Amino acid sequence: MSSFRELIEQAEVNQCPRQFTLALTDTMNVVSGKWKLPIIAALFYKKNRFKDLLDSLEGITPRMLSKELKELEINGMIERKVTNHPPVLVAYTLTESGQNIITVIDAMIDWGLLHRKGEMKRI
Amino acid sequence: MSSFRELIEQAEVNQCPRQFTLALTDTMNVVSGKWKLPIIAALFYKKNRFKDLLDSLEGITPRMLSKELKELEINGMIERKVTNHPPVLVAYTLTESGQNIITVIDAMIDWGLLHRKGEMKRI
DNA sequence: TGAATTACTATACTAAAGTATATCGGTTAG
DNA sequence: CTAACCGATATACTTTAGTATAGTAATTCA
Repeated sequence: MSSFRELIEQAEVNQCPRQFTLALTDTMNVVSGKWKLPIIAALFYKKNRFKDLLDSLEGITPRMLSKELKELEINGMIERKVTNHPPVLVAYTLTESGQNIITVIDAMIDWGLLHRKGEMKRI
Repeated sequence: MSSFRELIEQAEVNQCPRQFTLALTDTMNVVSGKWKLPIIAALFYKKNRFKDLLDSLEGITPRMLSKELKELEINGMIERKVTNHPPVLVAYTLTESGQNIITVIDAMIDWGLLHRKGEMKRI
């Protein structure tokens, strides 16, 4: 892949194409904010119920969790499933897209680790 | 690589290790906000002077640009070089770490493009 | 000499993001 | 019956992020 990297190596191109900018903005929207990544991570670790998430995510308020889950659902990152046969339970799960975001998270972790090593040397 | 993905596949692990969380936070800090990525992209496209950046980044104020450049410098993403032989000019350039962030940007673009395709089908 | 350019900084403001605290409606266990 | 639990919502607030507008100091160009 490495789409943007390839692009900037072509000397004649001097601006990021619109489709790339849009894709980047989409990604930023689903990861930015204080709670998005923690929530996604918790879902990866199989915390699927509202209460489980509320307990796992130290410091989050129900209002915030509710708001973030709604946003993630609208953005196609998670699915909300209600089991009607009693007891009525709500389960949140990552969609395929939601699971794929791990490629981004991994790239971030890798860069972060590398960057820390680089900074160590300098300081 | 794929560090986090590998991790969550091991059933006994049920929390993201501290070093990964820290690395992720570092990365989030250097890319989040309205102007960080646009500034980094502009630097990739060889806009190196304060004025060039101010003109390329539509809508940014000098105050904001100055603030963001300072933060990026503190975080080891860019270097500020002053050429003293007249005319006195200031040039901002991406450090090695700053250039490596393209791996993250690319992962984000790739995911964004894929996600858009997925959403198309559904809607 | 005086206007323009570069690289900013200062003060004051608005808007967006996040928090605190309380409450609700349905279900279920004792 | 009622106390507790689940999955939230309502209102009010604080904090952080970003904007508007003006101005500064140093140089350079005509």
